[in-house]
Amino acid sequence: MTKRNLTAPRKLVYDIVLQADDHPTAADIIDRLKARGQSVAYATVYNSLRYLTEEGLIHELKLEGKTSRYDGRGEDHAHIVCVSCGKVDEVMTPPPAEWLSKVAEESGYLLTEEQFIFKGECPACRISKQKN
Amino acid sequence: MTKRNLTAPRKLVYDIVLQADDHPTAADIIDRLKARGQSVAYATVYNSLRYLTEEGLIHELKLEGKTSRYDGRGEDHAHIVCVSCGKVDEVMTPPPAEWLSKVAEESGYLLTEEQFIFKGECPACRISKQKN
DNA sequence: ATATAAATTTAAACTAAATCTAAATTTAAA
DNA sequence: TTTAAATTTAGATTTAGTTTAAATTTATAT
Repeated sequence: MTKRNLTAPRKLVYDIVLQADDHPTAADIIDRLKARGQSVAYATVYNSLRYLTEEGLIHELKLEGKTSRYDGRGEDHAHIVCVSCGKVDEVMTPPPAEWLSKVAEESGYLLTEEQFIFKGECPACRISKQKN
Repeated sequence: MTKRNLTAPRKLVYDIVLQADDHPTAADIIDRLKARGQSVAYATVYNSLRYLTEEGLIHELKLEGKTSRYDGRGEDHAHIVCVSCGKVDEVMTPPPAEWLSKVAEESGYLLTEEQFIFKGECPACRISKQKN
């Protein structure tokens, strides 16, 4: 039968995402693998990212631009993007459970995942804008 | 000087998005314009969608796949995507204001926009899965 | 009204991200 | 150990969206 597995190349990709303190794109991951002297084919990186996302080991983020970013942080959490400098921060305050259950009830869906993206101006950009 | 404007082609694109009861992609919009016999260049549709999004007249949704979808509904609202059939529904129960202000406080950001995407299994898919 | 300068539209070329293909390799488990 | 399925690979291909440069339209100052 054979089972889908966390194979060696997938593990290499997973490690890069886990160790990143940003939200790397596929291209970023390829660069970082190369910098470590680890050889993983282009298509395999994409395959691995899809696998890891489907397994729930990492999360795919669709923020600005057309390229997906990836997040290896364990706890589910929201993100906040600065519309001015593009910085992405984690949001650790979780959404009220009561809202989630209300949404589940309203929609009739069995909820499996949430992706919350806030946009706004980060503290640094707010300050630098005041100066101008 | 000249001002950015809701020009004729932009209005045509806007009308398509406003009248859609789904969440059309750029390609969908081009098809619907063509079906109406309205000629708008490919690049102009993209230009128009960017313009309309920046003006806040419509909203860009990044759901499954690599193509953006657009939503012309006036009130800001969350979306819920069925992971099984791909259907996209509107979520009308708004997030508690208290959560939003807590996020603003935590992050120090000046919030301008929120994009909330729920994923799960829609009622129809839940039922059809029970049968199997 | 008219001239002028800036913005917008257009068609076509181009770019970049991601997927597909088919052959080679690895892996699981019979 | 064999066999079938899964995975990897390199390269070709697809696709969404952007860029380019010329033509057109538009806003507004005269």
